[in-house]
Amino acid sequence: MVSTNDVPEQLALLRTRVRPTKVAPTGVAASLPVARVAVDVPLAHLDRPFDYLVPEAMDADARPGTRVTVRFAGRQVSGLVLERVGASEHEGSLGRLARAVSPEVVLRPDVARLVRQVADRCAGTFSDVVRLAVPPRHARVEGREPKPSVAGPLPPAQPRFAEPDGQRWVDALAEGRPVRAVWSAPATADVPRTVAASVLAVLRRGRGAVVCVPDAHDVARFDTAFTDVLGPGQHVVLTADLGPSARYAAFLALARGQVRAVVGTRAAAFAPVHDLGLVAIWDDGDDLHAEPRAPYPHVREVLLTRAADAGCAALLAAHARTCEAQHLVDSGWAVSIELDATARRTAWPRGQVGGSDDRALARDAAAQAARLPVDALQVVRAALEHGPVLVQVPRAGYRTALSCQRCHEPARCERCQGPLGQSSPDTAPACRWCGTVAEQWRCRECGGARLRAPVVGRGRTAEELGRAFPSVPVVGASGETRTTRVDGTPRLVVATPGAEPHADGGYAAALLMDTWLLLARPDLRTAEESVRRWLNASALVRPAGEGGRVVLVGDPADPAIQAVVRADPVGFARRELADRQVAHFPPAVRLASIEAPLDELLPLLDRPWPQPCELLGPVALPEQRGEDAGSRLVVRVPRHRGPALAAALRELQAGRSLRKEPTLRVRVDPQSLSF
DNA sequence: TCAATCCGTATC
DNA sequence: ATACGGATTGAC
Repeated sequence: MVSTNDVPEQLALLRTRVRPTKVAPTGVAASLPVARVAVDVPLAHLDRPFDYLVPEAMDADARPGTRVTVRFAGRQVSGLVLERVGASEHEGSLGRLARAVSPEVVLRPDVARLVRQVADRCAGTFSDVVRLAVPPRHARVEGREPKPSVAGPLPPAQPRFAEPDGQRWVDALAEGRPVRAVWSAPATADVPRTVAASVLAVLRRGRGAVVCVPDAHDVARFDTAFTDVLGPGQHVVLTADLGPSARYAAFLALARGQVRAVVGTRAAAFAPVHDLGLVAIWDDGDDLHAEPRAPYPHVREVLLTRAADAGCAALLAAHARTCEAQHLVDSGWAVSIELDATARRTAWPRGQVGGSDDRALARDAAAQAARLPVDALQVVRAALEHGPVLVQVPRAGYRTALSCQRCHEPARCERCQGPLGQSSPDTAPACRWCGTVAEQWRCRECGGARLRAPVVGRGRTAEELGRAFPSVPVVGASGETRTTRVDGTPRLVVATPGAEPHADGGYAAALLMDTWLLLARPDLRTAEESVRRWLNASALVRPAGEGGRVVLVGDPADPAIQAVVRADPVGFARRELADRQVAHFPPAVRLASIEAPLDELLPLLDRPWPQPCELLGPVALPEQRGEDAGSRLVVRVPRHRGPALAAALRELQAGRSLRKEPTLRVRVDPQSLSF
């Protein structure tokens, strides 16, 4: 009904009596006088185009894809022209466009289609999704003379993939075939340059490419590699943190067809690239790819939708492999590019599990100081002879709750019963909810007065390792204080997942601490996410042939830990996907989470959901800072019923919006689902 | 009898 | 949302 060029609608249009829409007082455009406009209103029941007459004076500017303002329900709202048609199907009289804001085409028809498809899939509205696709206008940038292009001729294609399957894939790209691949990149791969080589193959055929990476740090790496491989001026960078003017300039360069390739974060997934030939995503398991604003689309799903619609090539590259990526391989939609077990042993550092002999801990003073298993400590000690060592710890302050030294009961705030934590060694323990400092704490269970930290943040680990290795410099890196590179001299680099600096020549070893803490998170993706973080850290270490080692401190029998020791992301993804099939979780099924106060959820149990369907809950969500966080209802249907579920959810939201009830927080196949 | 107010409905 | 219309209510 809303898609811009579907055939039944065209026929319906022919059937409608084409009445020369009541001749307006002053002239309307002679040809295609009706503009179908997507108006910027957030109401779910108004999520469809509205028709307006195009005044003659706006005929040239108000083309499909341009910004306009219109009078809607009595007020001025901004909108985007979806298409121009000869006549309206609307029974009543039409209003006229109030203003053609700019002749710039900011919403190409293919992107408009994509926005609609994404909104449909996520049970959201066009106006919510189009905000992600079209950045705010910056008139100064629009008026500015475009920078003269510095782009030279494209260099010849470069072989890049080490894997034979990978080279076959990029050769097929170079022939212009819409091939799709999931690549499990080994530690030895130069990922940015390999992706750049794929983009080059596509650009050489005169087509465009969209590449999405999780964060600004990755954007910088890929940007450098793209300039190296493609030459200057062949691509733009597009991220939200460029600032309004630079972001709009990059967006316009693509929209005007001056540049055909883009690398960026979430903001780039909808980029207006002409003649799209390739979409690519790096590390699709990173939760930064999940949009935090309604309707919470995931970059991977946006790009896959785009690839299907454009009939173009697609690449999902990552060290680890998500269940969703493995599902694409199993269903035959994409080919897998991976190394066999023998090749992996040389392409990744050698992995082992530390901590198997805890009794040795008591005898080694240094190990005791660092609270580290002896075998792990020995690997670190030996590796420090040859270069820097990466120590990965769970996020600083992450779940750092204190407990009673004697009985291990979690320590609670005397005032509000919140968990006690300690952000640095010199600050007093305080409540994580209300901030009350615990001056004279006593355990409520056993009366003990001493606190222990079962979880150790980055700060404390750095301090303890410094004591264990007094002669070696210790540097820290976390999200806020980000070091991007360290040189190849021996040092300890303590970092949280995702914030690990790259080391020149690679780390001699990585020590992955407190693995049980990551694995203890009560979430759907706990194991997958743990493997992803550990493999990403391992990828920064020299391969086994150059002496690279990875030590995980944890349970050797855990499949997630084994997957990292064997550097086997594909085997792990297969196993995890099989588990999800058994447990009925995405991507084996389609699932929606609905969050609201309990009394809003209860009536939903009686709704006519698409069958077959399973309702889970509602269950109360864990309270946040002592406040009630409402409840959650989960609706689960077979995968092929996904569209019906999304349609039912949109209808639900439309009805609520019509009755002026608040919209529910609905997420389709949410990135994270705690239980 | 008229205005103030409430509710329902459409928004092109 | 916001604007409008029709029904409803209450005061003169």
